Amino acid sequence: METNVDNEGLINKDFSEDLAPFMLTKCPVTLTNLIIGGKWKPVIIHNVSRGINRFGELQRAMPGVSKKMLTQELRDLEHNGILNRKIYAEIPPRVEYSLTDWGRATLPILQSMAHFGFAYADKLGLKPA
Amino acid sequence: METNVDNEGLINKDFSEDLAPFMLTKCPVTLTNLIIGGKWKPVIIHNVSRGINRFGELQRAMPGVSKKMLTQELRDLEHNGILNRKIYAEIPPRVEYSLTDWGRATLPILQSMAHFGFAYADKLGLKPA
DNA sequence: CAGTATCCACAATGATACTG
DNA sequence: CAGTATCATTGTGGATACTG
Repeated sequence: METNVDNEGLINKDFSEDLAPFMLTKCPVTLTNLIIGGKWKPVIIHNVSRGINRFGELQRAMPGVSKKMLTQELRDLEHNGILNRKIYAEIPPRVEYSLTDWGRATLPILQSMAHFGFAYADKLGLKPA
Repeated sequence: METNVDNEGLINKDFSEDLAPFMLTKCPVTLTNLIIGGKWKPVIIHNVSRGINRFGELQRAMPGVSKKMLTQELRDLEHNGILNRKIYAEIPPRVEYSLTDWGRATLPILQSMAHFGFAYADKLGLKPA
């Protein structure tokens, strides 16, 4: 609320609270978890990387997510420099999300997660998509 | 729960509830997230892979974690076939955790997370461990 | 040492209604 | 279309005390 130092327009969030777990441990894995962890963030990134980049599309592509959660997670990713948000001044309004360079830098993580998930689903006798 | 033999890789939990988000989406990334996601699981795996494999050691290596959370996360990982738990019938009691084959299969994910975390910490002007 | 058990504060999330 | 705002509910996690 009070102190908002916008240095470069890229990351303008106050991290002193958000990044507390990382500050405590200095563990890079913990930091990554804070940025792209959680229930929906990896799936959002995965979908945006596949070209599913509009709010409604994402919501349909992610069964179970609520508008509120989707909005919130999209904002987090945007504020942390993972996603771009482009607003087209049209009617009806159109918004498109895309990966930033840092967003693309997370894709190897997503890929190894997908690789493991496929194998693990198979182990469980389940069929992934 | 008596002195049960190590049943490596055996999954004896009822997943119908736990895996609901995956059942809904069939997304392998979501599945991986359910197995090794969350605040502490990646760090536990990372530490165990480095030889930090006893309860007390892990607790000291993970500032901020409570006994309750550590126990809970260790149990999840064990039940999902990521960790082995070996109990030595000694006094004082000794328990050692180790990675299963499936646990080792998650290490590429952890590595790419660490790689990203290092770079991202640098971007933030912070020093990782 | 390596946990369990219980209680509870508060954060996280869902449902619903409304808006530019 | 792409969100906000608000309230209700659920869940996560911390503190504390106890145990084989």
